Amino acid sequence: MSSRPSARPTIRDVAAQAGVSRQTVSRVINGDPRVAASTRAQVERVIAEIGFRPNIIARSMSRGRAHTLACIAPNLSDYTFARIIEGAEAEARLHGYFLLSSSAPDVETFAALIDQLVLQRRVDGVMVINPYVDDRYKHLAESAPASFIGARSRDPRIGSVSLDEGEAAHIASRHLLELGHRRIAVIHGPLAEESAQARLAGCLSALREAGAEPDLVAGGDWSAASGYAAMNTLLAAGRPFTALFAHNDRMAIGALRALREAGRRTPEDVSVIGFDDIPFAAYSDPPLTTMRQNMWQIGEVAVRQLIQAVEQPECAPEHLNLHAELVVRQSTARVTSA
Amino acid sequence: MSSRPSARPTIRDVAAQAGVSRQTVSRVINGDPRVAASTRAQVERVIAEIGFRPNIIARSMSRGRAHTLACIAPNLSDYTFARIIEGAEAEARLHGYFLLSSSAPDVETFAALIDQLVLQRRVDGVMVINPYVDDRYKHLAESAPASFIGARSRDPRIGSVSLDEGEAAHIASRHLLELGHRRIAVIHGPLAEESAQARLAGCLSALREAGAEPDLVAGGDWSAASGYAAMNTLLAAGRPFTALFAHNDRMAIGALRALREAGRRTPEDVSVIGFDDIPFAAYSDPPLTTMRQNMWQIGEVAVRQLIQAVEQPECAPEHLNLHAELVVRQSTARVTSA
DNA sequence: GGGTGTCTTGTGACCGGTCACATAACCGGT
DNA sequence: ACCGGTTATGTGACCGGTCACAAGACACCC
Repeated sequence: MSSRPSARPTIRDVAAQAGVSRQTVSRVINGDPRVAASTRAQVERVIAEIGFRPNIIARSMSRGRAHTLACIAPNLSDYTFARIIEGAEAEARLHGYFLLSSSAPDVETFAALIDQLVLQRRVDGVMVINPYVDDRYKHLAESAPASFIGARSRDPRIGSVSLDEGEAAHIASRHLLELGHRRIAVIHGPLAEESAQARLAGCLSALREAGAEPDLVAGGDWSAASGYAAMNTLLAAGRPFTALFAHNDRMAIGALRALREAGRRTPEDVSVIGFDDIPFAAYSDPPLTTMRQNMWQIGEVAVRQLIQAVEQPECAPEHLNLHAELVVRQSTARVTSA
Repeated sequence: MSSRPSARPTIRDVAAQAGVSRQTVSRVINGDPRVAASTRAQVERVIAEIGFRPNIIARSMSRGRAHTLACIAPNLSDYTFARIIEGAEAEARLHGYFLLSSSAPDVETFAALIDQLVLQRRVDGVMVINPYVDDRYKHLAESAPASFIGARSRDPRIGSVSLDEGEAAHIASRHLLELGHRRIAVIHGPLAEESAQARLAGCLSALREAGAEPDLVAGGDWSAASGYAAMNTLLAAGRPFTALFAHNDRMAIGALRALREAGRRTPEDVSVIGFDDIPFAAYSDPPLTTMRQNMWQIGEVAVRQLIQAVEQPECAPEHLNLHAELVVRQSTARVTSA
């Protein structure tokens, strides 16, 4: 029938076979109600018969929308990021979008990605995890709808989703204080990141409120190795402490190992609380008390925001703050001696 | 100048401004050498001036290629999968492709994804992690170039990358045997998966070769919780063993916890070896001896294979087998008593 | 001067959908 | 019979690039 023998059938092939116009076929595949039931049945029969599937790229072309979103994270294998992406991907698909996730370890890569994804119109919008590390947010400009994750956006046109870090850090600190701890060590994340700053601020304010002096503070880079090193530094300082608040679980687990090696028992000698509730938190020795944040939900919400920004640009973007939840396991206990 | 005031400039706008034809602009942006140097300079000036960026979707449209690949995994947050995807994404970008990663927990989702991604031509090819769980491979048919990860493809037209699981399991088992262990328990993964089967086969053959009787075997679903449960089952069976080979690190870590709770010390009473070398393996208590597999590389190689299948369909697909490496930490030791 | 070759550039059609608009058919009301 | 309104369908242009092909300019050669 058609000129091309084995090529994929197009909307025109269907139209010819069914004896209708292209537009009618287009209406059928788009569920337009303005098609007679008999015509629709006929067209659907032909579609099934010749195995026609609409070409999404052509549709994107004429509709001027890629139906694809991007998520740019510093990397894709960190559990926190991976969960956010997983949630985002599921939610995007629910709304008929696809999600292209890319890792941008540095600003240069980030800028290149924005060019290829956004300026070259491969995606309709972009979600950025940790936009304020290394000034990457500057490369966004007015290029496309965006949504930030992990830091409240300073640009009024860009929505954001983040955890109420201050509140969460406050809750974690109060947990230790309520167990009677007063000499509390802290291992925080890189202060270039908003979330690290906010966690530290929330934590210090809680300690000060309770009259505890936060004089044992060390920093890490979120990795277990850095938590291990930070704990060794704290131990070497020689000042006594009965509890530790590590600002993520991986550093907490590294610290746990350093404590073990130094002969300090957890929680008998030192209580430890982490942050995130990664799957291994429940399997560390001892199982880790931590602040659970719902990463999946963060991804979900960010996608919804982004889709709104894409489809209803006139709507003012929102800034959402989610809440973390205390999960008490066995790494924290009431302080024993004074 | 142009009719649309603030719309994004197109190739025609550039052509008009530069006083050349569309085709010449097209040649410039594609680096075609058949353009006079002066013309090229002029066109490039206009491009920079009006901030023209080619629309990738339009290009995909006329070239009939999406310049995008997909990777479908059971989920996106498992460290193993996330690393594969991370490696694949980086390699894809190096070759001018983008990677769309999606999670398909079941066959129905998988089939729907194949329809949307492949049949509707959003991507040029698809990488499938664990294609032989629940018959998902059946939905691929001739639809598009594909490349399998984690299982050797049974379809001659499809390439694959996998670990030499048998060899790796053999090496791990021999490590325990060489330490003098004879009563070795095994916790394997779901036998619906090829890799689990192959690991178990390699492990059992090594044990038999050494005359050790593999009579303590339990199964898990790769999760730490399942490793914990499996170890409790093994302990409840009451038969003595001095070593455990858990077929991934997460189950090993779960088992470690069960052993600890049962008062068995690692490695003094029971040596434990895992598989994968996830980041936490180095921070478990004790640090876990394990088989390291290079997930990133697997993703990289799979993308290269896929791109070849897309660009040179006439080339015969390959089946690659990568090798795992033994990493000795502190969870395995020479057997103490007989 | 005419033929042949290379280099550079331009034209019209096309990829596979969708949009805006036109047209035809049918209904009831007066 | 005429009008307005609704429903069903078709037409040509268009999205923004690329392809195949044509054609002008110039040099070289006999």
